Amino acid sequence: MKRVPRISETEWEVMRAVWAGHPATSAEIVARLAADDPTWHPKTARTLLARLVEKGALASEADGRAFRYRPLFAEAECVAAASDSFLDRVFGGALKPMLAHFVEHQDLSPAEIKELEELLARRKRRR
Amino acid sequence: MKRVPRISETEWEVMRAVWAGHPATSAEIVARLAADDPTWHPKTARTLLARLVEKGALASEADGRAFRYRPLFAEAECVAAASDSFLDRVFGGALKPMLAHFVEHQDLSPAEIKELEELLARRKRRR
DNA sequence: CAGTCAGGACTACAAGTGTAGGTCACATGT
DNA sequence: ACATGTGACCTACACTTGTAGTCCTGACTG
Repeated sequence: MKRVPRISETEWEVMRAVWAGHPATSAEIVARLAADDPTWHPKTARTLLARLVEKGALASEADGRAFRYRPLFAEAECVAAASDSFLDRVFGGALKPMLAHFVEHQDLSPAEIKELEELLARRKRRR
Repeated sequence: MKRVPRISETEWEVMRAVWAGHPATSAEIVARLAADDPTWHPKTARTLLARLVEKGALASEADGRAFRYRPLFAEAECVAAASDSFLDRVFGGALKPMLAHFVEHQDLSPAEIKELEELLARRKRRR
């Protein structure tokens, strides 16, 4: 399995727009990005799409006048890679303090807490 | 409260070395970094220290021949800032999927699981 | 005192990032 | 067929990051 390329902050937004439904033309992707944040400039988005293709994160196939883009890595793979790097960088690799931080400092609804408890319980049973 | 400056990947290592005990001279910091990873070049470490001072992440006070460095932000503040940005970038701000990801994909000892369950329970009681 | 070494100040430099602008060709409306 | 607009392709450019090297000076060592 090829290594996930390094994806920068802004590129992540683009990747998420692609994962949201693919293959997608640049126009579609630009529209999704703008929907989320109107300050997105189409030129910027297209530049990033091109860079992501160069990096091997996306594939593009010509479709008449336009291109359609498709991710070359599943979101889950990229998430895992980014998570590892974050965990390492910020928490020195210590998982529990990290989870504790989020549980302590962010908002979780009671329903979400319940779900997490169930996840932990299942986790435990699985050894 | 001033905004936490943006701290890059490598700079995080330096910051953690400073948080590990301060004020600390550059020699001490260089030593801590090298202890963790012998490939650290002293020059590189000093450059990063200077950059962090420029960025306003560290303060330096002359102490005879050398400088002593001191963090201008608590580790917790920086951790919180980095965590927010990570959560946003990679999970689009969705906390629960993020926690679920880590619980699912990383190693947790039974003891750690227990601690997290307690945290969640306390969390719930606190409303 | 002369050589040596450590540390700060400045410099270097390529790759990666954020943020577009300009050009050119094809598709489309009139 | 002509004017327009849109997308691909190339170009730009300043800033950040990683990774040091050079130079100078004061301190320490014989």
